[in-house]
Amino acid sequence: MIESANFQRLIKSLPGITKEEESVILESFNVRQLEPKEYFCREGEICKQLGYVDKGCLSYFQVLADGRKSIIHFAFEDWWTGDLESFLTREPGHYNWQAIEPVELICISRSKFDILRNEYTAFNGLFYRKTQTAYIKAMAKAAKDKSETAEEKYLRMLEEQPQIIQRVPHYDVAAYLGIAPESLSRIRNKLSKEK
Amino acid sequence: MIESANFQRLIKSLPGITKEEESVILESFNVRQLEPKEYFCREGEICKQLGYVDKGCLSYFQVLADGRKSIIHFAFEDWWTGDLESFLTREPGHYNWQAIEPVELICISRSKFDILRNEYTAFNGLFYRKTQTAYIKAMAKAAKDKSETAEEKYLRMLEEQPQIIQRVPHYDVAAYLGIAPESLSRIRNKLSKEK
DNA sequence: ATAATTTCTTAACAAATGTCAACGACATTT
DNA sequence: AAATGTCGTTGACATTTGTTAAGAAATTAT
Repeated sequence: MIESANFQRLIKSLPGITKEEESVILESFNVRQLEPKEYFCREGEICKQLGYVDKGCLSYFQVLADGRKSIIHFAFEDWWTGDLESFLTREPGHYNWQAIEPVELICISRSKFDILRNEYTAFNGLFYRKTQTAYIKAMAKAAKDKSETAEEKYLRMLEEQPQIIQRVPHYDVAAYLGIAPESLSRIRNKLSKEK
Repeated sequence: MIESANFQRLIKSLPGITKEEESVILESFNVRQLEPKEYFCREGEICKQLGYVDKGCLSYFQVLADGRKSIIHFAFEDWWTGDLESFLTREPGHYNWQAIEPVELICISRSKFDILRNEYTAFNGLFYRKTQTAYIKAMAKAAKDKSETAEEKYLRMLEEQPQIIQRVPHYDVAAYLGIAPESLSRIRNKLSKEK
């Protein structure tokens, strides 16, 4: 049985959910631990699970033609992980999820996921709302990313997700901002002198 | 009654749909025409309709703090338009949809949209699949945008959406690529000499 | 057709960012 | 403790992109 207080609270909060449904849902998930650098899923493989982050953080990235990483985002506590496209299509995916810190994930397989989605409206709704919100946020982020300098992107990151710079190595932060690690150093250096 | 062949085909293609459902759905939509530069929806206002593009093209953009446009994408035939967040929350939105060419939209109001979603599983499914696909594509685009030079972004745009450079003014193309119009000119000039 | 306006291009220069190389701080291994 | 490797920083330099200004080209209005 899942012990995570955050996850239990999330399931309890689903609109119109009964005690029984709640426990069926909780029993459909299993816990998985990852060491730093370990992968939750890899490009080229079929993503067989979705995972709720109970502890730790991970990076979500693609390896581009020239070999460099492009980090799409980081997941901390209370985020969901997994390659949605691959998970839904059951075809090999194009993305990687890799642990940065030691991670505890609360996972569900595709078959159990389908059962919950078909039988529990509330669970289905949770999933769709997540996708919808994620899409809306992704649009907003894309609009800003497009017309900001590296420094502006860095400052916005500090404001919106202060935990990133605390918990993620700087070369990954640079790959997330889409700049060279040296540029990140320069920006940080400049900002520290301005203060 | 909606005359658009494309739209009718889209509705007909919904899985498990009956003749009656089909006509109820078609009757829930109405046609709206826009002149170039006319807005379908504006930031600060509540987006009251979603629209299917039957003819023409529009830009989807945000006006940033410094007054410049950041174009998120363009919609051509067979795309959907509207500020999803505002439409769903019924709160003032942050985005604009503006016609570039003369446009014919096939529109639905929120109240009729809700009815269709509640009563027709197939319609509901259409909407969710669209959101899901859009989200997955947005992630893929964000990953590439992040680590490409202006020239690479331009070349990818030519490959993936050749109609953009044909139908959209160059200053809007530049706002879409996140570069200055002068940089776009330079890139085009350079590429034309290389060939 | 002419004038007015908008859009696109070009050039010169400034600013931002990437690249390459070197170095020091820190942690891990031996 | 020494050796090794990783990570973050710094500096010099090259490249890319933004900015400003001007003018050409295309479009629209008169």
